[in-house]
Amino acid sequence: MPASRISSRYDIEASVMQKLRLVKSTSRVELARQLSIAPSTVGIHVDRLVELGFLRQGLRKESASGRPATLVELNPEAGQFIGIDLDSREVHGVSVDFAQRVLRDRTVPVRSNESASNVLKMIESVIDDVRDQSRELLGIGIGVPGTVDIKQGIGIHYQFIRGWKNIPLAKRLQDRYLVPVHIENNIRAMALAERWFGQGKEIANYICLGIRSGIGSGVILNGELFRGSHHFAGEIGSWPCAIAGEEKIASLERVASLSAILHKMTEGVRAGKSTSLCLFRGRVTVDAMLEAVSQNDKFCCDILESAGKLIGQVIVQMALMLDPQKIILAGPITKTGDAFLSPLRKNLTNLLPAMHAKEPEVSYSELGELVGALGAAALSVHAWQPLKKTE
Amino acid sequence: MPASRISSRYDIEASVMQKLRLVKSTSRVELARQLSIAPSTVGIHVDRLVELGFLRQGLRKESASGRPATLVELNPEAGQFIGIDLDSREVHGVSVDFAQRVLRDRTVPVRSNESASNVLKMIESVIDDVRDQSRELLGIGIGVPGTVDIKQGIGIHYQFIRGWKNIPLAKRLQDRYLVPVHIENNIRAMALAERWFGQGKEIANYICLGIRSGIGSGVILNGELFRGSHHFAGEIGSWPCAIAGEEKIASLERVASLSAILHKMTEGVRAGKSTSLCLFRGRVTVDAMLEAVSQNDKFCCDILESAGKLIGQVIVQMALMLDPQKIILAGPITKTGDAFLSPLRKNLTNLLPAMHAKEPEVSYSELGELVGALGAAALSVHAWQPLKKTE
DNA sequence: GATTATTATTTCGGTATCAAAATATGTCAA
DNA sequence: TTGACATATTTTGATACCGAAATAATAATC
Repeated sequence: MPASRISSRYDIEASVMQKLRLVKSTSRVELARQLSIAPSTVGIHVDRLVELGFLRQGLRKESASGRPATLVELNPEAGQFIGIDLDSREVHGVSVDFAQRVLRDRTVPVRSNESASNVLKMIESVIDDVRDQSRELLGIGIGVPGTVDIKQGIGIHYQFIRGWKNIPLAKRLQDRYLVPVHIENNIRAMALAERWFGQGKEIANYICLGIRSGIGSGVILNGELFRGSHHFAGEIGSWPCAIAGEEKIASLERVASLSAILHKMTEGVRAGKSTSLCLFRGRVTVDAMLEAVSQNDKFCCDILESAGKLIGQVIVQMALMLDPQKIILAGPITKTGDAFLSPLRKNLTNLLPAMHAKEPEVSYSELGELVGALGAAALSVHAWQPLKKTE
Repeated sequence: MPASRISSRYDIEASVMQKLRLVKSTSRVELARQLSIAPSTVGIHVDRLVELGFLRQGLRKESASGRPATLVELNPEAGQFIGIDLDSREVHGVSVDFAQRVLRDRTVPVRSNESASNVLKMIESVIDDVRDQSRELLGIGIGVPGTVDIKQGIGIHYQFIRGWKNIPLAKRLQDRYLVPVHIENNIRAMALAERWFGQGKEIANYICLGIRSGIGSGVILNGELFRGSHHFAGEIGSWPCAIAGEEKIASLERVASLSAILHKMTEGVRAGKSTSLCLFRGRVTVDAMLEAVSQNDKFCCDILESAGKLIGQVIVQMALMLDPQKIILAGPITKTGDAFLSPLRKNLTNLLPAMHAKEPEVSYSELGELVGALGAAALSVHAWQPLKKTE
């Protein structure tokens, strides 16, 4: 009786590629074990993929005994992918080779109140910049803020870019570069980046929580990005928060997003609170905040503490709902270190009953500013198939 | 080139059975379409299952044109399954035939402060009662309150039954009845019941919210029960709720569970509030509450309204997180009708921003008191395989 | 009543995968 | 040096599933 089969030939080859992206290099037998496929079958496909140039055979692995394994790995030269991360303030771009190592990256600031059509041109210019002409371009992925229609490849709406409404992003870039273009909400792209390169590598269930101008999250369940029934899963910006002692129910974004925090600090400075914070063009900037935090400024740390506590509470709620192993925080606020993280963790431990939940690990993303762009690139890598037969 | 294969032979037969449980009866061709399998393949397996006695061929379907389909359906006589729903107050049991129609059911009250070992004996007695001696017993499913270890088949802990700690439920029943025994948390069992018999039949993502002594939920994502990393997903009883205007953060269960509501009513009556509610043995009972609601008692309705509003807010949070199509409410509180449901829905609409979410439908479960037991039975049906080859 | 159209089911040859056996390639110990 | 062992890979034969063609069973049409 045969064991369970994964799927058709092309799915097997896709899963071989996928596994190799995670583990760098292995033997055929090990692949067979990991994918629950017969070694003979793996052999057939690996041979074919080597012949097509997508894989290459490495050195033999030294082993204690027995015939040494022939290691196979991705062939970096097989092509490149490009990922773009779009934001109201910056466009990040990266190109990665076929083994998903970064080739080039570029970041371009977006002027405030820039129009959608100019932003589009900037995206194209960033793509042209990071593209490596010596390698074949295989795909482009774009992480877009706000709501998106991933099937149609349309940016539906984003309030912080003027005129960003129903932008047929995928079609436009597809026509220009003649390769598959995939788009996704940018927080979800970050969650995917963690899956491929970061802390989500070995974890089946986690939530990537992005705190920037707004607040959003990417939810990975059973190792897959979960999008929900209408692609709204994880859009927690308007999460209702009853603040203890206050009458009205506020939305999470209005209380704990980066902009809300900076706004509160700005108001405090203007009201003459005792603080080392200073204004730049009438506002507290991220850098000013970080500077004040590094000096242990009490006013500043208090605000971060209350935001951290609130996020901690929200994480408790998420944890009760989904029982994830980990929560990964992303965004500039991660640079504030413990000023934000320790009150968050403290409140998490406080509110989560040990009897009905296991406390998820909470950590900052370590992928840096390129998270989103890397995730977008991963998106197109993920979608790429070894061979689409033209029939 | 072959299209995608689902899996091994036994998986195909299992999925044929599964489909037939949902659609009652269809043709081979229709099965092939629904399961994305070649008609020839379906034929082979259906023939085999008919031969084994698990399926039977029904009448021919009248059709507008073409050869009429030969309908196949489950053979109800092929065996029976038993489901038990356990609670601090009652033990429900049902037996269902192979087509999952109820054969018999029985409900036995549990005395308060009953010991775990007596409850176990009651379970066995209920099983003996509902069992149909003329059919082969194929499996038993148990819905257990509190935390469970579904792999080991152990009831880990439940506070409302004395001594309910690390009960090796599955092993004990397996030894006695010599059939596979599966256990699951009882709210999850309800969610499965909705999937099989109720409003979750055609819906991929929904949450079944059980409001009884405590509050828990069963989460169905992509058509499958989601359990989380440590089997705690959906255990939302201790969901932190900041009540607007109050200083302390309370747990959901302490504010909006059935026991919390009855407790609040009892206190009101004792404090001499103007109400038609009456005490029974010093407490407001469920029946007393229902009676008062039917008379539109203001004090009573106000309490239900505030509980409903709070649950509404929690549903908003769930909806933002998971984007489900539906929320199904279960438990005695569903008998209060609009007194609970309309404030809930109103708050839901109020708090959920149209831009970032689609409002899930909210409804009461229609499966009655047997939900849990039916779900437990469904659990064992689900786990049952057409043929476990003895090799 | 015969023919055509239409849909369901079965037959049949091809192929992807499996399991098991055979082969390859190393280490280790005598 | 040689044989014993261990593990990786390939070969080989069996089989589950597919797709296409053949066959079956009905209604509609002439």
